[in-house]
Amino acid sequence: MQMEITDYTSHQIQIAMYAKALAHPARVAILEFLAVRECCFFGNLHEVLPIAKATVSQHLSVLKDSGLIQGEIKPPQVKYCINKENWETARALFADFFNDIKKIDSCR
Amino acid sequence: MQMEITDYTSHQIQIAMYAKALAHPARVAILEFLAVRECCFFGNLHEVLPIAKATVSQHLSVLKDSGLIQGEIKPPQVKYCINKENWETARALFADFFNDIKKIDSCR
DNA sequence: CGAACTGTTCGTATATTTGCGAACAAATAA
DNA sequence: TTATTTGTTCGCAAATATACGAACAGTTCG
Repeated sequence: MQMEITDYTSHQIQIAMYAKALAHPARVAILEFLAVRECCFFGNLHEVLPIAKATVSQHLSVLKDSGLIQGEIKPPQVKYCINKENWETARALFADFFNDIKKIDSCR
Repeated sequence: MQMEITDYTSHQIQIAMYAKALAHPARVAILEFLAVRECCFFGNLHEVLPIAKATVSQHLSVLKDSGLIQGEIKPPQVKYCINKENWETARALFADFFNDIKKIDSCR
C-alpha cells in the first residue's frame, strides 16, 4: 500500500516559507544590499529602494518574521543584518531541494 | 557619487519570480513529486495532494508559467515534468544568491 | 521644554493568491 | 451516438500581499 500524502510536510512548508520571503524584488534587493555591507541602517535601505518608508518597513518585517534578517535598535537608528544561522539553514534547504531533483533524469 | 538603485534589477526580479513559484507548499510538493518519478500525470499529482483538482491545475499553471515545469498532452492524459534548463538556471541563481551573502561577515 | 530626526504602526485602497464546485472540452469506450 | 474519463477553465468568495500617507513613538539636539 502506497504512502499517501494527506498534508504537506514541515520540510515543504519550510521551503515555501523561505521562498515566500524571497518572493518580492524589494526583499531580494534588501538582502543583496545587506550582503555587501558590514552594517546597514534603515535609512540606507530606504535611500536605495524605490518605495515609501512605510513599505520598506513592511518588507523588513516580512524578512524578520522569516528569520532571514534581524534588527537591532541603535538609537535613534535601527541596524539590520543577515541572520547567519537561519541564512545557512535556508541555503542548505534550497541547495538540497534543487540538487535532489537534478539527480533524476525526469522525462524525455 | 554613489550609484543609486532606482528600480529593481532583472536579476532581482528573476530570483523573486522563481521564489514566488516555490512559495506554496503544494507547489513544493509537486516539484518534489516530479523529482522522484520518471513520468507523472496530472492524476498522480491530484491523488497525493490534499486539494481539489481545479486547485492542482492552478498550481501547475503557476509552475508552468515560471518555466520550472512543462506539460505534454498524451491524450487523454497530461504528462508533467521538470524543465531541466530552467531548473538549472534557478538552481544556479539561488546558489549564487545564498553564497554571495555567505561570504561576508555581516554584523556582529 | 520644544523641534528635529529616525523608523514603526495604523488605516485604507487595490491587487493578487488561493480554493472550490460547476461547467466545459477533448479523447476514448460502450 | 451516448457515456466515461481526464484535465482545464470559469465564476466566485475569502484571505493575503503590496503600497502609501498620516499619525505616532523614541531619541537627540537646541
